[in-house]
Amino acid sequence: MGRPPACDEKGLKKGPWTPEEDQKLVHYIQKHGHGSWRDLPMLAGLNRCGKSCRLRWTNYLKPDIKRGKFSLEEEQTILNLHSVLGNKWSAIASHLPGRTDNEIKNLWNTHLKKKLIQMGFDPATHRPRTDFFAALPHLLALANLIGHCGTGDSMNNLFNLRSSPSSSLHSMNDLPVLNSQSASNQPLEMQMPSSYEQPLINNETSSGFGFFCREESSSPPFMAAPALSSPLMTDLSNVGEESSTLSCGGSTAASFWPDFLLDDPYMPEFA
DNA sequence: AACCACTCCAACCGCACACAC
DNA sequence: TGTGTGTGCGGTTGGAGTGGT
Repeated sequence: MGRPPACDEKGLKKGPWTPEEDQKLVHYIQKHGHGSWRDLPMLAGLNRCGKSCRLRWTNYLKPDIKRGKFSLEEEQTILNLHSVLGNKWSAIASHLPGRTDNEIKNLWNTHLKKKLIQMGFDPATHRPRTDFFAALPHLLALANLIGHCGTGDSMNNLFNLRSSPSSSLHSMNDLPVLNSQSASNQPLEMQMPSSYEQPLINNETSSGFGFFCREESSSPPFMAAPALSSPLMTDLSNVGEESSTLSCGGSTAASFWPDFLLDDPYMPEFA
């Protein structure tokens, strides 16, 4: 015989908490500790089930809870941890002081997941999705990026995409390479790997899926991609800062961020 | 001003696990 | 070992808020 659900008792209040209820709960816990959550509502004079009280306390009323917008660093931590831990929200929350698993879960479901999907990443695996249509946003962002390199029509540039003969990615150099327009006004040439399989260099870091923009010359490639295009990177804030100082074809790095990211309130601001 | 679509997040639900007996 | 209980966790929902038309 199974245990009846904790909150199915008749007459117990559900829904939003009133300030009076909050006050009762906080006052009781500060004085006695929560003890048995099942007994707490009666002892505290609340017409709620214990589960509801626990949730209210752990997600909202606990004094050490940090409210407000997530910082970029916190987002990066979440992305990094999620790539390793998956949907283990409580485990992720344990690395973010003052943040609750519920809050992190909400951020993920309403924001970070969509962002990864928009960029052509599978939010479950943090790897680029392999089907063409899933990668289309990524390609469009890339086309937009080309446009900022001084070529003009982004869509025309998209048709310059071609598949590399190489079968898979093996290193940073195998990532999509964008050869920016040279000083001699040669047309852009972009090489895309035939496979979007993202290599994991080790358990903690990845080459990511950043775009690299380089001159036709032998100068080394430099990062021109949005930080979040490489969710497994361990320190995305540094990438962002580095990018903000770079330029390609006369554009500042800020202009390389796809529009849907620039519109995003969570994106860092460029001076 | 009214309506609609969409986003965000607090709260709920059900399952799983640990533990006591 | 089986059962009941308490708690934690992850998925989902519903309503308030917001922006667009």
